[in-house]
Amino acid sequence: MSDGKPISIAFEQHDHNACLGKAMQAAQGYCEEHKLQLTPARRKVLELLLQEHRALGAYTILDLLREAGFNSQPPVAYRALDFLVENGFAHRIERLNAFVACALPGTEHSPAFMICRQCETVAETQSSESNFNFSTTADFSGFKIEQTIIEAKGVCNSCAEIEQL
Amino acid sequence: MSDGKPISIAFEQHDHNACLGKAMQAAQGYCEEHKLQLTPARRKVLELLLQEHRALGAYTILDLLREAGFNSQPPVAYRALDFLVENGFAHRIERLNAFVACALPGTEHSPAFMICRQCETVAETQSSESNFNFSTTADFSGFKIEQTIIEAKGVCNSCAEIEQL
DNA sequence: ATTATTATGTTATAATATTGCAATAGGAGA
DNA sequence: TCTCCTATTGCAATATTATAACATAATAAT
Repeated sequence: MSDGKPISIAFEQHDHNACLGKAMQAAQGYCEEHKLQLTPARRKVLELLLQEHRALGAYTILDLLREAGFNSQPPVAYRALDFLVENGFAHRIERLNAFVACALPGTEHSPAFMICRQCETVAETQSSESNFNFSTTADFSGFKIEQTIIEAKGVCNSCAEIEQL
Repeated sequence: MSDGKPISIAFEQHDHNACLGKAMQAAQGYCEEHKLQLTPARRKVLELLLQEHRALGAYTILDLLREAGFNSQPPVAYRALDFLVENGFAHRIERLNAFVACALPGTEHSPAFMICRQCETVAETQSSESNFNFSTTADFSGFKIEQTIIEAKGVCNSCAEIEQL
């Protein structure tokens, strides 16, 4: 379960340009270190995701790629997204069929997401499996957990305030 | 967080006919009590889901409906599934885009699922939100959780054994 | 009986995702 | 450098999942 503050600052004000630049640098470095090819399409998709603290659908990304002069067939987006997800730069948000940049790239972690149903902002937090009873094999001796998806739908403060009116 | 044994007996041997019959009876009763119409299509879809401890996709259900002599256009399946999910007789498994019968119908609960990646059996367990840190507002003062999806992918014992070979 | 509500029939189409194969680029070893 | 091998991209087609829109029918409420 979550053990602390959300990792993501999605619901807070922050210097987003710095936020993006730092993340791209980190991705760059990680790829060099791990001999991964951060090709133009992959880099662009990561940038697009980092520009938002929201999940973007594959076809939204595809449109943005097209605007940026990339080839615009679906596999372009899906392949880039697969790469980003496999290598921990992004997560798939199942309940939205959409993708969000990872808030903790390069780290083994078990993420949990908070999704505002109003503004669709997605914040990532940690659900450290270690102290998460759900994974204690005692509970379900018949099953071995490999990966857990935790997605919470709700409203963020700003949207909640607006709804009060 | 899970607080006990899995509700579902999906990974265990059991008298499945009894299991199904009881559930249908309960659904029947619940609908009468709550003035819900358990129409033929809805009833049939619930039966189909109860016959499996696996999640079924909408189009699989549609095929089965057709075999059973029902109208086979997509809305038939989706409408029935919507009804069953809204009224707590079934759950949607996001990571599979599929549906599974609820193991605790008629009860307010916050389910968690264990999905075998091999045999696709789905077992439901409880993640009682009350003692689930994830929902303590202290952790993320910027968000109010309304509904949480927890889906664990893994392998069940029988499949794990087969993999050992 | 009349009306309102809820459910179904039907057609079409939207949104999401994958397959398969050909072409090309990047990296590793001779 | 050249060649081979693998990873990536281009491209066309198509599969899968889901919804919209509107007409008709069944049921419930008055």
